[in-house]
Amino acid sequence: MELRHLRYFVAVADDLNFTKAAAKLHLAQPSLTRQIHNLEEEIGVRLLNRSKSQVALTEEGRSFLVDARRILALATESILAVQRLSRGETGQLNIAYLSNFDFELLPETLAAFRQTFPHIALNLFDMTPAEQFRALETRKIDLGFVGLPPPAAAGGLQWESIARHRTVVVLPARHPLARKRRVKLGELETVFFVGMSEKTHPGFRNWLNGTCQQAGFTPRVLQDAELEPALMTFVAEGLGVTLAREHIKKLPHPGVAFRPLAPAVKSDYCIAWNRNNDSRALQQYVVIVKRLAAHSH
Amino acid sequence: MELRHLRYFVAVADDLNFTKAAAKLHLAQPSLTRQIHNLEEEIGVRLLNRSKSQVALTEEGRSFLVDARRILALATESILAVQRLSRGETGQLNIAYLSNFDFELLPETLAAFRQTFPHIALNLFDMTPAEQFRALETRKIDLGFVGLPPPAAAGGLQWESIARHRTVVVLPARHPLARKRRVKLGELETVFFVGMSEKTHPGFRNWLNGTCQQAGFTPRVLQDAELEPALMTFVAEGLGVTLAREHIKKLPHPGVAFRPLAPAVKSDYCIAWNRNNDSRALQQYVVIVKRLAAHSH
DNA sequence: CCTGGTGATACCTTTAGGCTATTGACCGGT
DNA sequence: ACCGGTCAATAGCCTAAAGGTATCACCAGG
Repeated sequence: MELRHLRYFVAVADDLNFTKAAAKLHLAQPSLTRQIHNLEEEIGVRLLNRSKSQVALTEEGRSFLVDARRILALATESILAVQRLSRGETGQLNIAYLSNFDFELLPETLAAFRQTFPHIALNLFDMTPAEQFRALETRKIDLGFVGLPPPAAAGGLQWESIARHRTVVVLPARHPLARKRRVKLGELETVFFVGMSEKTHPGFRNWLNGTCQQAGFTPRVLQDAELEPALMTFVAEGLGVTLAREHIKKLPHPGVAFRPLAPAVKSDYCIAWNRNNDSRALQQYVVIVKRLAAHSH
Repeated sequence: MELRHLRYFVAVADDLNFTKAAAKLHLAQPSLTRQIHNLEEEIGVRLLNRSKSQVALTEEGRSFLVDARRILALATESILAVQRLSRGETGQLNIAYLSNFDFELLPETLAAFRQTFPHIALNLFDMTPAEQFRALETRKIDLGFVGLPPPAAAGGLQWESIARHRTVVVLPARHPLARKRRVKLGELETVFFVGMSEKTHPGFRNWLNGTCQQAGFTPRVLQDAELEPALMTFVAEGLGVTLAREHIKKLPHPGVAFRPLAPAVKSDYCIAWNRNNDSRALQQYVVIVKRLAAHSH
C-alpha cells in the first residue's frame, strides 16, 4: 500500500464517482479504477459497493476513510514541519545548568537568543556536571553550562571556556586562616581538604590538584560531597577547606568563610556540547554565548 | 512522497548504513540510495549527512524519523483495523430507543446480540421518534426503536413491526368515562383529545386519526405535547383524552386513568433502519430482533 | 600503500502505473 | 419499448520510474 492508494481512495469516497474523481486527480478513469482495485485486493477488504451505476462506501470503507484521511494529513503535516525546521522557523534547544550557583551570562544569552530566534523553544534543565556530560552524549541536551571541562572519558564532547573566574578559599569560620583577609595558596599545603565527588563532578579533583600544583603541593582530600550544600556543611563542620569559583559566595552557609587567594588564581568556566550535534539552533546559541562572554569581559 | 520512501528512510536511519539497510529491504543499494535522494529532493530537506563513509541523521532527519515511524505505524494499524472489521471481530452498533416507555424486547435483544458478537460495541441513545428518524437518515444511529412507522418524508428508511400492543384510553381520573371498566372507541367521538406534537412524534396524528376512523370519527385535538410527561400533565389537567400503547401505564401520573378499549384495538410497534446501511452488525441485530419478537408473541 | 567497506554514478531491465478505445450495464426520458 | 447518456470495467499498449549490475571514488585501518 502506498500513499497514492489512500489519496485515490479518499478522492473516490469524496464524490462517489470514479469518473469525476479521476478528473480531479488529473487521471484517466480506468487508472483510478485499477488502483482502487489493487488497494482492495491488497488489504483484502471491499471498500466500495459498486451496484451498477451507483458507488457507495461499505461499512469498512467508511471506517478506512477516516484512517486514510488521518494518514494523509499526518504525511503532509510532517513534511511541512520538517521544512519549517530546516528554515529555522521552529526547533528545540535543550540547555542544562549547574544547580546552585550560576552566573548572569546564562539569562543574558537566553534573552538574546530568544530575541533573534523567537520560534525556537528553549528548555532548561538543572543538572550536575556528571548528569550533563551523560545527557550531552545521549543528546538529551544540546548544551551544558558544565563549569569544568569534560573528562577525556566523555567521548565526542566539545567545550570552550567562556569566562575566567576568581578562585576563593572556602574554609570554616573558626579556622585560623579565616582571620586573614587573603590567603596564600601555599598556606593550604598542610590543611585537610573536602571536595566534590567524582561521581557528580568528574574533573573536580583534577582541577583541584592542578590548582594546588601551582604552589607545588597536592591537596589531601578527606571527604567528598555529592552536592554543593553538602560541601558547605562539611566545611562548616570543620572537616576541611576547599577551593571554589568566587560565585560560590552566592550560596552562604553559617560557619563558612570565603577568602580570596593572594596572588589571585583564576579558573576557567566551560560550556560543552556534542561535536556531532549539527543543530543550527545550537550553533547559533554558541555564537551568541561567545559574543556575550567576550563583551562582558 | 509515498510510504515506500518512509519505509526506506526508516530502514536507513535504523542502522545508518545504506548497504545493510538495502539488504534488509531485499533491495540493491543503489536503488535505496536513489529513493532516499528522491525523498530529500521532494521535501527539499537534507535528512542524512553523508560525510564520506559515515552516515548520520541530521537534526531534520531525527525529527522526520519520528513522524515517518508514526505514519507507517498508523498505516499498518489501519489495515489491520479494517481487516478486523471485515471479519466481524470489531464494530459499532448504535441503537436508539424512546425515552420513557419501552418494553422488554430491547434488553433481551441486546443481551442475545452481545452473546453472539461480544466484540461489537453497542451504543444506546435516548431519542424522540423525530430525532431517531433524523439520526437514521444521517447514519448517526443504525437502528431505532421508533414505535410509529417512519413518515414518507423520511427517505430511505426501512421499518418492520415487531409487536402489536393493546391500545388504551388515557383520560382524566375525574372524567365520566373513567367510571367504566372499559371504553368503546365510539364513546370518544364527542370528547376533546390531546396528542403528541408532530415535531417530536411525526406520524402520531396519522396513527390517531387512523385508529379513530375505525369507529368512524375524526378526533378533535386541542393541544399537542412534545414529550410524554407533558402529555400526561395535560390529561391530568383535563385538557382532553388520548390513546396510547398499553406500556404508557409504566408512566403513571396523579389524576390520570387508563382504560382498555372494548373491543380491543391493537397498534404496531416498529423498528426502523436505513435501507442503505449495509452494516453486518445491523443485519445480524435485525435478525435477532425478529426472532425474539416472534418467540415472545 | 594497500585493502575492505561504503555510497555515488552510469546504464540497463523490468515492473506497474497510466492512457486510449471499447464494452456492458443501468437509468431516465420519450 | 426503445434510445441516448452515464459510468465502471476490461483489454491492450506505452512509458515513467523503480530496481538491478557494474564500476568508481573515497575513506579507514592495518
